[in-house]
Amino acid sequence: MTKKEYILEKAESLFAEKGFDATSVRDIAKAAGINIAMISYYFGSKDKLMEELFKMRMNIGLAYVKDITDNSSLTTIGKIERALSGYIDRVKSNTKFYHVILAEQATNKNKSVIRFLNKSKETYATFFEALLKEGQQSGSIRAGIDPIFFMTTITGTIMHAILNKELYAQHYGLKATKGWNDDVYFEKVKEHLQLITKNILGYESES
Amino acid sequence: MTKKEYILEKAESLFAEKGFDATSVRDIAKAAGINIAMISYYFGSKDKLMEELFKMRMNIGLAYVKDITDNSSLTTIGKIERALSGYIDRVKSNTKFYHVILAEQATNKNKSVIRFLNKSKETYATFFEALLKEGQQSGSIRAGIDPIFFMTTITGTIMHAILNKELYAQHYGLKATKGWNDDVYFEKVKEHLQLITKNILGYESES
Amino acid sequence: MTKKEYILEKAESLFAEKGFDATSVRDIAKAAGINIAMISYYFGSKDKLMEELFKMRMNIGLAYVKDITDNSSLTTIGKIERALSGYIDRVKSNTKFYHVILAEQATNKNKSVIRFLNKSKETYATFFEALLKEGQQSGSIRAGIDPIFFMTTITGTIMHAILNKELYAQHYGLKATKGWNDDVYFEKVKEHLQLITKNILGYESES
Amino acid sequence: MTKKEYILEKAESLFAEKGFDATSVRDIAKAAGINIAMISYYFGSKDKLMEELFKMRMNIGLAYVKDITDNSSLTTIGKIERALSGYIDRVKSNTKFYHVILAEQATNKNKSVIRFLNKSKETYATFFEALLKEGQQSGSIRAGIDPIFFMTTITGTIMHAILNKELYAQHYGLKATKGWNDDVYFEKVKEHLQLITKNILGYESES
DNA sequence: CATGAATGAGCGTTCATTCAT
DNA sequence: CATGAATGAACGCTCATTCAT
Repeated sequence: MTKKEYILEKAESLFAEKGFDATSVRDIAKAAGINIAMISYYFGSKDKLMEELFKMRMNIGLAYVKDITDNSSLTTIGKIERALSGYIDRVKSNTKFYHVILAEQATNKNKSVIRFLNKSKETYATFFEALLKEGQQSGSIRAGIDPIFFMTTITGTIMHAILNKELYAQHYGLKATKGWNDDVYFEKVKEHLQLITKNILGYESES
Repeated sequence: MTKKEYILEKAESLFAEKGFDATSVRDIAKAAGINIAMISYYFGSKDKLMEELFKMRMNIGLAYVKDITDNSSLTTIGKIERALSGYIDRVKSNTKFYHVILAEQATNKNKSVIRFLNKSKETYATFFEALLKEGQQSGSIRAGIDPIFFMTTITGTIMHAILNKELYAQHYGLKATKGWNDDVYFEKVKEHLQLITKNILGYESES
Repeated sequence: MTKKEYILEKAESLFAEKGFDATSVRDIAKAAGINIAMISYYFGSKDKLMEELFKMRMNIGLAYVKDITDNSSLTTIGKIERALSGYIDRVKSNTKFYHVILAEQATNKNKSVIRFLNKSKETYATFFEALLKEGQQSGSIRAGIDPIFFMTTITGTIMHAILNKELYAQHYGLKATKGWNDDVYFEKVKEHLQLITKNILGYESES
Repeated sequence: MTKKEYILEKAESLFAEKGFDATSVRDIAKAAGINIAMISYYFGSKDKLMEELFKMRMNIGLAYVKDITDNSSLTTIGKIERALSGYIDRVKSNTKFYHVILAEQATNKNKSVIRFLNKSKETYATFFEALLKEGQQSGSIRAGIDPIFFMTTITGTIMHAILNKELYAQHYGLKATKGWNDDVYFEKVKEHLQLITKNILGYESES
């Protein structure tokens, strides 16, 4: 891992914990064990650091859906299931970053990041639109589902699953339970997501 | 409308646009056409202003679900449909505030607000849990759906519908279309939500 | 007691506790149970309030020394002893105010108060100068003591006795002792002052 | 002199002139010719700046009395005279700081400073107590003088000599006199102090 | 007389960024 | 590459005072 990546990871943690505005470059510098001036040196500005963080993390997701699109051996449903499963896996291993994404969208401040995010969203929208059209034409999934809204439900569920993690554990009294951790939680989220996807799109799982 | 409410509305707009941290009390004072000192005078502090905003807006939603719970003339499905419909209506007429809620959860900073929000969430969780159990026992809805995850999907869909409003219009080329506005959009969101709810819970609508 | 005097007393307490600058007119208004605007109404300004407080309290001391000067039945030493005894008694019953005097001299801010204080000091200086000259000429007290420095020692001792009250109790372990209070302390201060006065001026007490 | 010391000296002057509260960090920054942010940079806060000023100046005095205590070649009276002479010399060359000390005690606000001051006072109290006991046992000084009150008189005289400097010059018409300055004044204060000490403690000077 | 609302200036502090070394 | 010093702007907040009622 390069020094830049190391700084980005430390910044990511702080952004997830306290939000972008509430995280000072001093905080980041201290967390990364470097001098404040180096942030400007490496990234130019705090905003640009955020942009680099986004580009680093989001490209993984974009590459993932491209792989699925290019994979001709999968059925439509197989593609959908793989996309969702991969999405959750990325959220599970990068929860902090997805927290930051959510905050960035909600606070709507760094224009460059917002632009990048919207472009990514459009890629996902096109991806889901193609898949749903494909499935609906072949009759493997139910008609009448808007792909953008479908995506909204999927993304919204996953993002809010991050926000409701504490609520879930609290409500079911799992906090002190042995073996309870984020991985277990996100496995449950994945099951829920697969269940509602089947119900919404009206198919039976292949796996 | 009292002056306090007026200030709260102006603050709400700014929080929705730029986020809490990025909105200065000077911004709020300027937007409301008052002296900065009046913010402290009326609310005590910027944080307390946010708390008042939350209490003002959220109590409406909490009262709404209480009314549904107390209404014995409704079936389980009727209750669920009314809850969702009311939820969307509130989001439609207070989009800015729900934007702020999302940002607050994501940035996780004002502890008093977070505490209030968690308490509200728990109320909603209990509400949905009771409804789903009732429906599952009477056989009117499908078994196997976790109430918290169901709520997560509903809330996540609505919240992300706010974030994806531009994407939707952009993707379908509706931005310049005559008659396209937020009300139309949220009507479509409502339809989507009713559709997926039926599919997820496995019932046919009564209406 | 008039309302103005009541306000002055409350202000005096606060000034003694926290200092003039650190006491806000809001504090004073709250302590006196009146509206903030009334401070301006009654006194014109915070500074003028302070001036009125000074005039009210200091005139008592100035009248006291005038009485002594005018009293032809007292010997020089009798006059000195009466002046010191009266001084301590006033400090004992108005400790808070003398604390304020000290702070005002030390911080040196309110020019009007400083001017008034200097005028008062000059009165005391003239008083002591006359007494010492009288005593030195009649041979009842030792020569070679500068009256201003004598006054400095007397005033300095009393003022610092206020500041060292806690130290005294702490050092001798009197804090928890039953019967220990400010009156007892100032009686001891008075004894000390009478003792050093005799030693400094070289006379034997008449009483 | 380091930059920190330079800032401390400028701050000291302002504190002496106007008091701590009435001196803004902007005042200090302007006086020292630096940006206001540098105050926080160097000291952390305005309060901490004051604490550093106290530690810098007071340690000199504490070291001085320790030297005297450790010096076995001096008689009791020699120690007392040296202590007083050193005290005045320090006040003479650091009048501003002693002005600040007085104001701090009188306004009683910066708790950290007050704590430090009380600790110092206790050290001086113990020092004088030991000296007086030593002298009273050997018979070189008169019995019946309370060490804390003795210290109160010494300190009070010196401190009030600072406050009465103008009065003295004014009263004796020395202001315009050639050769009149603070050094001359404090020499007179020293003589007065030596005189009253001899009278109070009942000894004849050795020098 | 008395109130609550309002004002404008100033407070101590922290920010992202830049400069000189 | 890296540092610590420095900058100017902005932050949330509180101040003494005044105004309209």
